Amino acid sequence: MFKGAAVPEGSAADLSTPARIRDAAIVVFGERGFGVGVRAIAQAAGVSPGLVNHHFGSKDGLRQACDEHVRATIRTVKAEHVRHPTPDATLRALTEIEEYAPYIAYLTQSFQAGGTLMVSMFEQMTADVEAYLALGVEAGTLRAPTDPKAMARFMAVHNGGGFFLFLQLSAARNDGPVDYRKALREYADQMMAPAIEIYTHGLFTDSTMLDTMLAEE
Amino acid sequence: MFKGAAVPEGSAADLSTPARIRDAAIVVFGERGFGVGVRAIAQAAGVSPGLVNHHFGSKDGLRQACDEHVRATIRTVKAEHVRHPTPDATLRALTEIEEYAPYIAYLTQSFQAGGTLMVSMFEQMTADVEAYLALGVEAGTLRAPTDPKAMARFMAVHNGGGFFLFLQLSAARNDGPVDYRKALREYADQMMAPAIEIYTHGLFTDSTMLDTMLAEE
DNA sequence: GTCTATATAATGATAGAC
DNA sequence: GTCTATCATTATATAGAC
Repeated sequence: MFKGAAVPEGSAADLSTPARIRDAAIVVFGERGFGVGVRAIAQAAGVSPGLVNHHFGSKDGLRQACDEHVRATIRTVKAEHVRHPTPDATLRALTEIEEYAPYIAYLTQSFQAGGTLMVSMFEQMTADVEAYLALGVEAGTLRAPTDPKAMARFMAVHNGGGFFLFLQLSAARNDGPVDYRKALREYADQMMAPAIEIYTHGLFTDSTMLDTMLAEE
Repeated sequence: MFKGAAVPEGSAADLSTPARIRDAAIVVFGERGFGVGVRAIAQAAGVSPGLVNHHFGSKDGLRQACDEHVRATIRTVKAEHVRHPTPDATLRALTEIEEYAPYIAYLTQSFQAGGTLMVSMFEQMTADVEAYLALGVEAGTLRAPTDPKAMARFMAVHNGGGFFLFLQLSAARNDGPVDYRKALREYADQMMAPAIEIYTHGLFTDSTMLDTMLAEE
């Protein structure tokens, strides 16, 4: 029924050849970046290099198919695993579920390379944060931001950018493929405490900065 | 003869050929990423492709020379233009001074590609934030963080990652080279207000999250 | 559908003339 | 120092056999 959202792991035999190639491409692109050759992808998929272009037309067509599939997978993960909106709920769900590790790797590469997937992911994150803020304000746990949309953009940019920078730093320090679940755990260990501190009390001792800013409007 | 990419002012006449090649490489790498060929750099420098490798040994040697020069430039900018430590003072100085625009572009590419320059830049940013926090606490304008080093890391990761993600989003939306001073202005326009709000009041209405966290220790 | 073989282009690097 | 010419490699993409 929902074959389109099937997971790659363990179902190599079940999928059509184009789908197997696409899934292999997501893994290889995620591990080695988009500069990797078609040959490496063909080898990972267990097919000949010519067959890749036969099914996807070109390397760019293959990448678009990968982008689209990752997008669809994220939608599925979000729908099935994210009950309460949190700024990073979708990302955490993706990272914590082992089978989705290739998608996090692919996403990280997409953020590094730039492109439409990065932009649409960011817009989705912004929308998620906005929903999270609205619910929190309604529930009384969050202070109402002066400009909810601007606050959502700020949080999406800084949390998203911070998370991916953290992953890049992890990748740069240990050479070799990144263990994303381990990296997420480290991110939580190191960043959660300062984040809660900031989001509870702020950092300034008084409100002169804020007052000045509001007075200028 | 070759007007493909502008080289920093005055360097064409004054500098030695290796320095001119290196400066051209910083511009071209910054505009088009590290996947660009040696030929494009040679053309931008107005020399033959063979001469590039004659002076730098290899493309990787050239990139290392660029990395080192950007590192040195950042040190200079910091020493000459940054009086008061701010989390983003060095970055702002680099961005605001027109002739340093290629360095911001190169840095952005380095952050995307990952590598030693990204790591050392991040470590410098972390140290800067830590100094900023210490001075602010001493002056009474900043609340003392529970763990100053952890707070500095958090702020460096999120401000740095957020800034570079913002630049990447700008680059992804308008195709073509990014106007970094314009992007910095947009970043300030969109992000300063929410940042001040967060850093003044936080976002949570009470301190249960923080209390829970502190109680767990 | 799938493969092997190949066309075409671009790459990093080098050799040798001047 | 600097250039031209060329090497060997690799890339994407395609053609044709099965």
